[in-house]
Amino acid sequence: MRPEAPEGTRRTAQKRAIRGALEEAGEFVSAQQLHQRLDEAGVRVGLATVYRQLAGLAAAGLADTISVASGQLYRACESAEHHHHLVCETCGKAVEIDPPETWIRTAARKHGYTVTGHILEVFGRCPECAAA
Amino acid sequence: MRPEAPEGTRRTAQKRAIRGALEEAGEFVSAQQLHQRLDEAGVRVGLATVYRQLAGLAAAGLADTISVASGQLYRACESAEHHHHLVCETCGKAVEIDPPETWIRTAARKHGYTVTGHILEVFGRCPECAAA
DNA sequence: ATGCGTGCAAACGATTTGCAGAGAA
DNA sequence: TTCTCTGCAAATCGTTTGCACGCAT
Repeated sequence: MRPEAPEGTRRTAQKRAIRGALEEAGEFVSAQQLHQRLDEAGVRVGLATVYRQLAGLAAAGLADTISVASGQLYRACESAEHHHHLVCETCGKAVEIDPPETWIRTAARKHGYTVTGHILEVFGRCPECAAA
Repeated sequence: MRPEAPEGTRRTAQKRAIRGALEEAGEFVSAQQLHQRLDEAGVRVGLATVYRQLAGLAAAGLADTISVASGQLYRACESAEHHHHLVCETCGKAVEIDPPETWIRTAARKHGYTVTGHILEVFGRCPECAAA
């Protein structure tokens, strides 16, 4: 027997709502924040369902996820991979930068690791602050 | 009333033990792992104390901290230099990897930024855990 | 009709906090 | 002595899970 995992097949209003809300959010949001937004939008879904769907989307590669001290955050993964920022230590301004995906994958493969995530923060000084 | 925060001043065996264990660990460890290691080493300290000290070290900039799905991890912040790891999220094993210095500098220059520092950690699953 | 997906609430595990006692200053 | 730090246990908080029912198929 091969249970095979056809998993999420049924179309339900909740699934659409959750996925829609996640995409609409655009940025990283927690399961609870998403649940709250849905609630405010008049969509009544169980918090557990939000967690389950979010976990499913992440597992299916449809959502990116990162961990912060307060919990786990999710973001629709339709667009590019998750990005990082180059933060100015003086004025706080940050610009988006692309992660060295290739480099990361290469380094991981060299050690036989499967990459599941990474954190990257670069600090420095922006042009304006450097000039001042 | 101004409680003012004179903060940690007293020297206690626990503080030394915790900080020592953290430095000895070298890599990222959770409060619980650290507590367990101390216990195995015969050092009896309360778990709450470990959490409090770790939080204090992080706040004081003496420790780096990152968040993963299973919780928060700490690492002595002495080195902080060109020394990054590829961490297995399952067994915690980590291998050292070289940072994409060139990439970082290039990305920063593209935006006119002057780099002063960076943090990079890659998470994944090691060969053994991936096989299991 | 046949389950998968959901909602609710209890269960969980990590981290925090209240309080009284121990030890550093 | 004084007051910070520690220990223990209860309290939080985010997240997961057991169950029974409703709805998509």
